[in-house]
Amino acid sequence: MISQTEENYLKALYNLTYLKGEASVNEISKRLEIKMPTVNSMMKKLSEKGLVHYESYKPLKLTEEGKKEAALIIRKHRLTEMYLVEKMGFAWDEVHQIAEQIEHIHSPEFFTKMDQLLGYPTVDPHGSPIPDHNGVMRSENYVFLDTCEIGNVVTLMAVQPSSKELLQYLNSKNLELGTTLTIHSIEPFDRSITVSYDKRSAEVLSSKVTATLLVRPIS
Amino acid sequence: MISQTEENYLKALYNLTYLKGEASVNEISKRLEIKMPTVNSMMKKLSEKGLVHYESYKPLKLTEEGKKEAALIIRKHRLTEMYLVEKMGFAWDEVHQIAEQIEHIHSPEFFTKMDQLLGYPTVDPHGSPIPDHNGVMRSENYVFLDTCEIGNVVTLMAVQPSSKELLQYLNSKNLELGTTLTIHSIEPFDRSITVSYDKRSAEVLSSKVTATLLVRPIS
DNA sequence: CTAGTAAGTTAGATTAAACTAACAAAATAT
DNA sequence: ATATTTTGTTAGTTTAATCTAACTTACTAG
Ligand SMILES: [Mn+2]
Ligand SMILES: [Mn+2]
Ligand SMILES: [Mn+2]
Ligand SMILES: [Mn+2]
Repeated sequence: MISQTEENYLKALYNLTYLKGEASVNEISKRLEIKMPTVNSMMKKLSEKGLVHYESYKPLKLTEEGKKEAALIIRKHRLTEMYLVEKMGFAWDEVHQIAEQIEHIHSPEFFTKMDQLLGYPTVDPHGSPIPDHNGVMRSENYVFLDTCEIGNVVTLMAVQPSSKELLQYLNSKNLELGTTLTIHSIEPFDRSITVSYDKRSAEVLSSKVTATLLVRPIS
Repeated sequence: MISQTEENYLKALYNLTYLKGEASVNEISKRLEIKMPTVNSMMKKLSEKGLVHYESYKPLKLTEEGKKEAALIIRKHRLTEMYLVEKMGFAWDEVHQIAEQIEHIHSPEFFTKMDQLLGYPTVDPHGSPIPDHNGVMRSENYVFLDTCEIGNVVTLMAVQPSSKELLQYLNSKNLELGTTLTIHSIEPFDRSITVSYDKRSAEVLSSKVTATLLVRPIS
C-alpha cells in the first residue's frame, strides 16, 4: 500500500525526472517544501518498496514499477483537472489544487467513470498528456516558444509548468490552447518576442512566459 | 486544523448521537473499528480542541462547534453521493465508499459548484437530509415502517442505515425512494410485514428490513 | 589543487495515530 | 449484596512523517 504522502513523493520524482531522466534529494526537497533529511529517508523507504533506485550520493531514479505508479497518480490528477473544467465549469487556473487532493482517491470506478464521461481525453486543460491506464504517457514533439524564430507560425499546445499566476496572465492576454501565433520579432537583449494572434497585432511576451509555452510549428 | 482522522471521529460521534443525543467510547470504537484506548485519547484531544465534551466515565457529546464541523463534513459526504448518482451515473449502492473519501477534500469552491450543479438538493440518494452550509440539518418527521399498522398507505422516503447489502436487496425488489406501499398484514411471530406496491401484490419484508425504511404515512 | 560552499547523510527528537496489557469503574446478573 | 462482565482509562510501545543539529561527501571557484 502506498500512502498519500508517498504518492506525492513519487509524483514529484516523476515530474522532475521527466525531462532530465534523474533528480536529486535537493530538488524534491525544494519542490515539496520538505527538508532534505526527510526526503532522504523517504527515498530509502521507497527504495525498500522497490519504487525508487537509491544509492548514496547518486542521482535518484524511479524503478519501472515506481514510474508506473507515479504515472497512474498523474493520470488521476489530469483526468480530474479535465473533468473539473469540462464537466463542472471551472477555469483552467482553478483546478490544480483540487486535483492535487482528488488524485489520492482510491476508486478505480470513479476515475473510469470520469474518463468515460469525458470521452477518453488524451490531454489535460493545460495541454499535458494524460497517461493511459497502464501508466504510459504519449510524448508529443512540441517545442518551447522561446526556441522559435522570426516568421514562424505556431499553435499553442501546452503550458508547462502551469502556475496559477501564469495561467491568469494568459487569461488576461486571451491566450488559449489552440491559439495560432505569428512571431514578428525577437528582442536580442532580453529575448522577449512580439507576436500576433486573433485580433491582437503586437503582443510582447517575456522570456519568462515564452519558456513555458509549448507550441507546434505550422510553418 | 482538523485532520482527516479527526473528521471521521467527529462524524461517527455525530451520527451516533443524532438519535440518542449521546454516545459512548465503545460505540465509536465499534463503528470505526478502532480500539477503545485509541478512541479514548482521541476524545480527549478533541475535547482540548473544543469539539467534544469529555468527562471520565460520562457519555460523549459534541460541543456546538463540534456539531457544526461534523454536520459540514456530512454535508460534503451527502452532496458528493448526490453528485455521483445524479451527474455521474452511479447507482445508489455504489457511492458511499467514494463519498467517504471525497468528504475530506478541502475546497469550498468544489462543493459549492456541486451544490449549484445539483440545484441545491436537500436530501442524498438514500433520503438522508443534507445539512445546509451553516451545518443545520432539517429534521423530517418520518417513521420507520416497522411502526406502521395494517391498512396504512405510506411513501418510502429514506433508508437508514443504508448498507450496500440492504440497498442491493431493495434493488432486487424494485423498491425505490418515492414508492408507495400498502400494508396488508403483519406477522406477529417475527414482525415481518406483507406489502403491495407498483405491480407487486404481496411482497414480504422482514423486520430487519422494515426497521431501516423511513416512510411518510399517506393515510 | 586546495578551500570553501552546496548537497547528502546520520543521529536523535517530536507529533499523530494506532496498538496491547493492565487496572478501575460501572453495569448486570445471580 | 456480591460476583461477573462490560466499559472506560492509564501506561507504555510502535510506525509514519516530519524536524534540527551535526557530520560527510561532492562540486566549484580561485
Ligand atoms: Mn495540475
Ligand atoms: Mn497530491
Ligand atoms: Mn453515505
Ligand atoms: Mn471519511
